[in-house]
Amino acid sequence: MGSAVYAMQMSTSVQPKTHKRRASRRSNAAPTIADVARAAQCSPMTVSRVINGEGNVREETRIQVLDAIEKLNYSPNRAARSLAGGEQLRIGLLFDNPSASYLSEFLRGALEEASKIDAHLEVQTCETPEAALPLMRKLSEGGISGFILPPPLCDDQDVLDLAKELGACAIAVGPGKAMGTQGSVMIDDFEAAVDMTAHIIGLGHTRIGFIIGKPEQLASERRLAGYYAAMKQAGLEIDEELVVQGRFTYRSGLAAAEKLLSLPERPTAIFASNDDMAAAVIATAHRNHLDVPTDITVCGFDDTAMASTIWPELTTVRQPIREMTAWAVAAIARISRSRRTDDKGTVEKSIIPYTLIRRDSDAAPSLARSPRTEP
Amino acid sequence: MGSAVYAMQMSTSVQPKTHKRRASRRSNAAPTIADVARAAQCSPMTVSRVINGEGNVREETRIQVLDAIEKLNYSPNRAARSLAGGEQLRIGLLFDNPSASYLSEFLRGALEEASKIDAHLEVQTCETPEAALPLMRKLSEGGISGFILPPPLCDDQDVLDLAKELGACAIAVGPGKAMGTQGSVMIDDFEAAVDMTAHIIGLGHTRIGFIIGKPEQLASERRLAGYYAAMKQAGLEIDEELVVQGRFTYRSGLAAAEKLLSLPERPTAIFASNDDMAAAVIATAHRNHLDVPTDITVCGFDDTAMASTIWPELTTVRQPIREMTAWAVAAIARISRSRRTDDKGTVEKSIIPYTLIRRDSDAAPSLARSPRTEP
DNA sequence: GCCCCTTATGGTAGCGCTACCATTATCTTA
DNA sequence: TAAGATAATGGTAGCGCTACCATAAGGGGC
Repeated sequence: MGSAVYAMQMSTSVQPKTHKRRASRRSNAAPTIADVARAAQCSPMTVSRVINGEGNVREETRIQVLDAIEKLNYSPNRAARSLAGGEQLRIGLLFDNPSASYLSEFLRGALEEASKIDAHLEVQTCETPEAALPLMRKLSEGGISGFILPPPLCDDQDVLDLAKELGACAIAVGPGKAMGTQGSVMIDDFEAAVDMTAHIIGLGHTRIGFIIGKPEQLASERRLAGYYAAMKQAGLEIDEELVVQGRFTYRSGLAAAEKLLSLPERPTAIFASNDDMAAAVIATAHRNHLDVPTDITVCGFDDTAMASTIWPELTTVRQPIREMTAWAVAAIARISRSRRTDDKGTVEKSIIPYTLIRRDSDAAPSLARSPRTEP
Repeated sequence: MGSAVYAMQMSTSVQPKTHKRRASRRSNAAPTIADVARAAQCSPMTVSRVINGEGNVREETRIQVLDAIEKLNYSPNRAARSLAGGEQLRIGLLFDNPSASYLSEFLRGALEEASKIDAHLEVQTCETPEAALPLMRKLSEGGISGFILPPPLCDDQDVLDLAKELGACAIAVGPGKAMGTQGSVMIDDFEAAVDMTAHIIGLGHTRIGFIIGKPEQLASERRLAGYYAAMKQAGLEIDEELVVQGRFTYRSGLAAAEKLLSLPERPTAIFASNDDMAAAVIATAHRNHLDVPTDITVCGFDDTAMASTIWPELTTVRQPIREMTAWAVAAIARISRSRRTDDKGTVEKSIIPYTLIRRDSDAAPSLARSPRTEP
């Protein structure tokens, strides 16, 4: 550009009346993007591009930058990033009175991921889905990029509608009845229930009791359907007496177990839709002088801490809640980033694999105790 | 490069030498400190002073500023704050395999407070205190202002020494044996145990069993001491058979309960040092055909989710874990702020009040000692 | 050859706040 | 009363990064 301009600038840069030069305010000498740029012999801008995975960078340059980053052990300053980026990623975590073991996993997953991508987590408990609405409004005042909704909130249409109205995206953790989330992470509850039921059948059981979860939650239906499907596939007749309603709580499991165990021809195995209810089944069995698993097999679902706390430890289906929440946080980040550029309503979905965890609460039916039944 | 090009540009835009004026990058029109300053008719600097509670601001001015903040519904931009402040508050949360119910409360407390003061939480699990050391080193690479240490980490001198070496402060959540933390939050475990024991005595029990917690943790000692003190104060003889060792786990509670319940003259009440062990006592009692609380009173400690999950619900001591962790986060913030200015090694301590929660697992001893058998 | 278009890169101006100094009014104290 | 100390406030330059534009360097298509 014009040399004249430069000359002028130079003359003013003698600082006739401005403040005296100050020392840099940087206290800890953490490398900045400029240091990397110098090392990689390019501009800070190019470094920024590499870091953010943008296109339009020559492969050669990219590698140089990555090398420099490695060498300097550089990590970008989160504060500067979100300040310059103009947008702060705030994520609302809402939950409706879940079990402690669920919650701790849920929070850990969110926390780990949020820490990585520098998102702010706003945690809110609400007793009912209706109570969630004002909380969401309040959170939204400060600007919220998205909400993470575990069941039963993701089964509630009003909650989702409000999220949309507030311009936030909603990610369901677990299956949801309500339509219109911008994404969801879940395991295949149906297949998992099929597998577990098949496992129990494989042990030789034929009278298998089932305790259904909370009726409002879609996961309950799916798990039940899995049980039915596996029974049918094994050619076993389904005795409706053996299928009882629960509500995912320990208390409800107690009642359901009482019902199943007092049946004239009681089941030799019980598959509960979650671990809390399975624990309740074991407690009830013990109170009725039944040994687990000798007299009765008990299996759970979720693999919460409960499953490995109680004795005997539960055979259950592991649902990787931590990974699921982490994924949800990442999804919100992706979505709100993409929103800034293109406005297409992408929907992110992920089915995370589950695992069948075999522990000590299952066994083949004992010949002596078990009422013999038709093959 | 050419002046030609520039000349052209000059003709198209009024700006002679600089780039053309850009639109502000601010997307959401959240009020900034400058807006507040304008409204309060002072400089942004003064507003900053008011916000940060610094001195040297006239009361009159302060009020004007606060009014303006209120009117504009201003809230400071966290990113800008930590960028300009030069220091990022990073807090390491370490825990050693705690129960899920403890953890969820622990995390919630930390999360809520951290969100308020814009601290970054780094969560790490470690199986043993020794395993914590490398994790701490690693966390420290990115710069850590402080660590929050629940038991048993706060009982480990090596952990504390390392924290000091890394230039981070350490806050114990719960009593710790190791010396040298920069602060601690806890309840008065001794007094709480005294109260609970006195409560049980007040119901009419005289043979009261006690299950000790993990021996390495100071809380265990304190609770035991409380039990002894209350027994002594009531003039009750302490039968050493009635005091058995546990390790805070459900499993250890099972063994301890078995021991206590198979005593020739078994206790009419058992006070376990935490809820998990108390739950194990109840399970064992049930397996031995004893009703709770009719045949035996069982009390716990901590009031974790377990306490109100099981049946009957536990009478226990509520330890407000959430508040405690929140306090710890705030303490780290205070300390590292004060460190920047004066370097005095302030130690922050807080004793948070506990509550005795009476639920359904306690009752007066039944008059006939053992014979009551159920059908 | 010219023009345009794409791709790779650089320069600069903020993002909103606070540290640091400068400045002015308000007292003290020699 | 002048000189200094103190209190209250203002101005400015970053903090480290990214958005936005500008520029330069390579292709085709006419």
